[in-house]
Amino acid sequence: MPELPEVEVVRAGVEPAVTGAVVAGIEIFDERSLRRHDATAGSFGDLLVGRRILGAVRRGKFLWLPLDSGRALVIHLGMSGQVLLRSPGQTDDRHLRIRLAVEHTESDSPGPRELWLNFVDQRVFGSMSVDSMHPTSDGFAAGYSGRGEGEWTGLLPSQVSHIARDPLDPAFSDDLFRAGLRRKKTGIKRALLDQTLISGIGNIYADEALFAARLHYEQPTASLDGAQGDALLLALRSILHRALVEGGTSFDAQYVNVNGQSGYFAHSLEVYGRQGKPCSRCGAILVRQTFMNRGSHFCPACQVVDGAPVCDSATRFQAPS
DNA sequence: CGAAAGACCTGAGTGC
DNA sequence: TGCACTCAGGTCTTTC
Repeated sequence: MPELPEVEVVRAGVEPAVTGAVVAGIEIFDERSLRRHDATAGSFGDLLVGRRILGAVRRGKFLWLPLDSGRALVIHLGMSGQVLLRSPGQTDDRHLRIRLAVEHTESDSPGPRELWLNFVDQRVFGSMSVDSMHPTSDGFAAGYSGRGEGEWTGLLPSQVSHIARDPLDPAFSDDLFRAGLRRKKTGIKRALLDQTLISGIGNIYADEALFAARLHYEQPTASLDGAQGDALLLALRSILHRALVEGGTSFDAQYVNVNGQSGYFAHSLEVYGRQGKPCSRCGAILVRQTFMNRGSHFCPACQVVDGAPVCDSATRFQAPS
């Protein structure tokens, strides 16, 4: 599932291929992928065709391509979205929902003059849209944009405005995050998945970071002390960074980079998908519980609340598979 | 108002 | 072989 590292791999792949190019045409194969497009200002195609792409920016799991019109093409991969760079005329990918034909008109462009940017999405949880841009409230860059520069770096698409900064963002405020945790009345994992508090983290990296920080997913956020908060942030940054270096986590063909290649971080997972196997730290058998309509994976011996294991009843655990 | 639950999706896997 | 059912989870919407 694309979380921050996977989306960043896509951003880094798209940026050099499309920066400076003009959108020459679009094809929409499935209108559901435009669910997040607000057509008040114009149709998706009308707002896109003829516009020049200025860069590629990411905040959390949201990706956007700023346009010379002052708007941006916003891309969210959802559960199964992919952005694939193809040569014009190439056979359609399965689950192709939207295609952009882009053309480099600059004389000094190093890559191919024309290419297709295919938005492929099996489960249709992802989307593309053209959105208006607004200055960030803190005045810092809106997200990570590689070496991009221009006024657009300080502008945020309106549908991303409620998304918090991610922990790899230099403008991420540790203090703001800790204050947010103290204010909340919920468990730590639910808070990590709340993109308005901290962005970029999904089910896999939430489980991995909580394991690294030795925290149980149901520990109340308000009860975390300073050391636990620090350990959690350290774990989050370390895991996200390592996953990024390894090209993200792939279990199947549902996540690939812009060239269709898989990442390698799945080999480095300590708890996610490892229920029934021994904990690498203490040897206890790892457990999977259903939580928030998804799986929570953890070590019942070393991920505890306030020094005491939460595994009060063995019947709460699913049998190892 | 915040927290939690439900809706949206499709293909792989399972049981009969 | 085929059919019904379950599971995977990010985000938006609805409900409490």
